[in-house]
Amino acid sequence: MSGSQPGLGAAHASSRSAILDLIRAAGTISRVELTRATGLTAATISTVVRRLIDDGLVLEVGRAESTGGKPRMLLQLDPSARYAVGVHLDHAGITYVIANLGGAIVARWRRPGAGSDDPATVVARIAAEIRTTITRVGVDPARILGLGVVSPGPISASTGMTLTPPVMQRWAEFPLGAALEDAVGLSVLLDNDATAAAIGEYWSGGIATGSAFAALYMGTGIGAGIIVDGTVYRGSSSNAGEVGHICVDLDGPVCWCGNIGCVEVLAGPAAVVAAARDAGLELPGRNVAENFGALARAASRGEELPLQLLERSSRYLGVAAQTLANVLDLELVILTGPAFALAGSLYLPEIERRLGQSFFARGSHPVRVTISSNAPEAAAVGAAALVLQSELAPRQAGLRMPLELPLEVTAG
Amino acid sequence: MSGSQPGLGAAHASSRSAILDLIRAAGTISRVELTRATGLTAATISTVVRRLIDDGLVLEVGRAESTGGKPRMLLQLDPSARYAVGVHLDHAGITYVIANLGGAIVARWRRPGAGSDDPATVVARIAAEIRTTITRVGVDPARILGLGVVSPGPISASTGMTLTPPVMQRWAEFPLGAALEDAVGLSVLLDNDATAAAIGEYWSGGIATGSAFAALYMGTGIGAGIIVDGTVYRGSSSNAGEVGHICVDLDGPVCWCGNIGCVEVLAGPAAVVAAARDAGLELPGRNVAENFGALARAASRGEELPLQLLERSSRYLGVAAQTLANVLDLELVILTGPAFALAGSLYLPEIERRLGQSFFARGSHPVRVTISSNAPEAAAVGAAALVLQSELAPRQAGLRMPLELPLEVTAG
DNA sequence: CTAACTTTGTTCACTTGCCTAAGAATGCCA
DNA sequence: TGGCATTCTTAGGCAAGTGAACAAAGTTAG
Repeated sequence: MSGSQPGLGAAHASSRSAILDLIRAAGTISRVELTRATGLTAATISTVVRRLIDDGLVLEVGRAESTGGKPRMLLQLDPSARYAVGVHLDHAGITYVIANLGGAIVARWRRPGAGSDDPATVVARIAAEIRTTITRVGVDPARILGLGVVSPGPISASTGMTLTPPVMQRWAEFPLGAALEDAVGLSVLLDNDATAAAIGEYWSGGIATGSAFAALYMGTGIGAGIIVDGTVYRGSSSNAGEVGHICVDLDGPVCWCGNIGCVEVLAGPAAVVAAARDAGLELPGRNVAENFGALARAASRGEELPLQLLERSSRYLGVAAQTLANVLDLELVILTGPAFALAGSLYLPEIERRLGQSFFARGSHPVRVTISSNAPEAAAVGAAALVLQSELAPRQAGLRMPLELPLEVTAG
Repeated sequence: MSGSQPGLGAAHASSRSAILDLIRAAGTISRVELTRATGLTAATISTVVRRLIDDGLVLEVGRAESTGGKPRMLLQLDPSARYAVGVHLDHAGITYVIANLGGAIVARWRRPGAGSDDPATVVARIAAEIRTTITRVGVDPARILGLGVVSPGPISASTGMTLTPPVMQRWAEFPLGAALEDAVGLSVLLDNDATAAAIGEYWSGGIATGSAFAALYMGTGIGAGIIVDGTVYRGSSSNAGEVGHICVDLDGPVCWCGNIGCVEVLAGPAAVVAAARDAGLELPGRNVAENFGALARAASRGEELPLQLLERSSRYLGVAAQTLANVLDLELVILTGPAFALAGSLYLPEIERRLGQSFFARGSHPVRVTISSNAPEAAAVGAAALVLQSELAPRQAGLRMPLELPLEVTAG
């Protein structure tokens, strides 16, 4: 809420974005269906779609079967019309992705993390990586919309981002966005991993435009990206969805955040690994992720102790997911991120069970739970989707609308 | 998500609503400030404000001090331009309110609750109450915008409302809205008490348009009304903010909702009263509310056991508030509803403490906590505000916008 | 006191997004 | 082959918002 806001008036081109988004969500769709979905007239749809086709974003692909008259022309996004680069920055590793308009991954690679290197050095490395791969893959640079960069933890709008306290402290005040824009020559968007993962799912998962869902992301920390009606829910300081630090046990251990009984300190990967160590298990991995993976494999094989530990963790995550669903009235929760990539199938049943018991699951609608199809690089894919979305839905952040209408009862 | 949606295109008159809402939030404001806040041009503001003045909704009240040129004309809502009736329907009692555009209460009264009476009888009683009071107070019926009706628990869009399972079961399938519209002759809006209380605070509390806040409502149950950017957050089935049934103790008692360790069963008024009884305390009241009030007074006097019980309850509610703030990234939590009206000051310190420790309280922004100034009839006032708001911001529910832009980094 | 300047607010012609209405295109079926 | 249904396009009009010029009402400098 800083300074003068773009506000209303900038709300134009919104139907173009809405239509593009519907085409994305549907995969292939006809003009008639677009009129029904948007509420716009056939005439408007016609002209807007014409412009989209002229701009090369949309293709006419064949015709549907006739329903008694002229058959509908089917529309689709042209996947190779635009591209975006996504980068997931973590101290464990940097994941790169180049994605096209269809949400498909054109290139994907991984390099060692930032570690203790100087931020400027890392930025130069990232820029070189991206440039060489773009030429190698043969993507027309003019069609690349931008670069999305994603990292764990809360972000600060001013400086760029504040990473989680324990690690990468020196990045806190580094102007990452501006530096990368200079180095790579692309416009840069910054966001946190959970939000990006949610957009990634929204983008490539064919999720309907009107739904409310969350991506529960477990990686270094535990967070949630929340998308409502096709819009990211950000809250008052862009830090919504901080699931890792909700309290699920008033008598629990102290978390590094200062509170007691946080989900993260009770059930996060680091906590699970630490508990295994305390119980006397030998863990050979060099970091938490590796050890967590080893525990997940051991649990899958049926080993007693790992199984117990992961079951305990999944109970807490079930509570967190249920809390999220209760507060936000979600209809879908997607498990994603590196930790769920390793152990998602162990967590799924318990989380599913709890959400099935949820207050409204019986009354109004069920809460579905799924595991992301690309959980390991969900954040990087989401970073790219972030950029794609910002092109398809170029909407000012400050645009605000007045209060929504409550349930209206129309008199007989 | 049913059928064809109103969709885009119906987005007109939105700037009129936005401007009206800004005038409401500011109390008094000039045209120049409106241009800055909305992003619209001075020309647009001029014409829209002219229409608002012609319609009698806005008044020009004096001029501001000159800043070197022509002094600004100050604008204000005309409080007596419009009125709305609010009704809070609970089995304990029915609270009525007539409020004006300024959010001020013109009339307020209370009658015995629905009890076990026939719904049709109750509707007739309500209609008679409202009609006689309108004439008694002398409000011009033509200036009454409508009737807001509010009750605890989740609502079903189809039939009207579903009240909480334990009581008033026979109301579940009664078409309350339609019946009231016929009987009273006003258009009727239905919603739940927590949401209404939140709008009430938003309306009369002078809360800024851009903020994210929640009204934590403790009455029969525990719920939260969530308002983001001046819009009610409703979720996918209008049941968002169900705080009462989030789990805060995995080893806790079973709740009537089927889950374990819900806030409501651990810390709700009924739970506090039951615990007091179990501990051997004599409680003379006829219902939970009276006994809870007695306990609150005893605790204020410093009696040991009541104090302990309420402190225990406030710890759980602190967790709930913190969870809400973490998930939604709130900047303000308002305690309201009958229970907080009785014991708010006993709850405030602990809730404040917890939110002060919250993850982002230190990093980005504090989370403020206040007690509603009119907690006892917050729901009824909110019911009226609901109607006022629906006039000031006549926005279609189905209007949906594509994804919001993430943090953009502008190069050099 | 007058002239120049600043800031506020209004008027008017123009653009743009969307709508209504009419018509063109393209298939099915008698 | 000629209706008929359905899809899509084109043409004219309305309304919201903009930009630019202008009018109004104050302050400040001479």
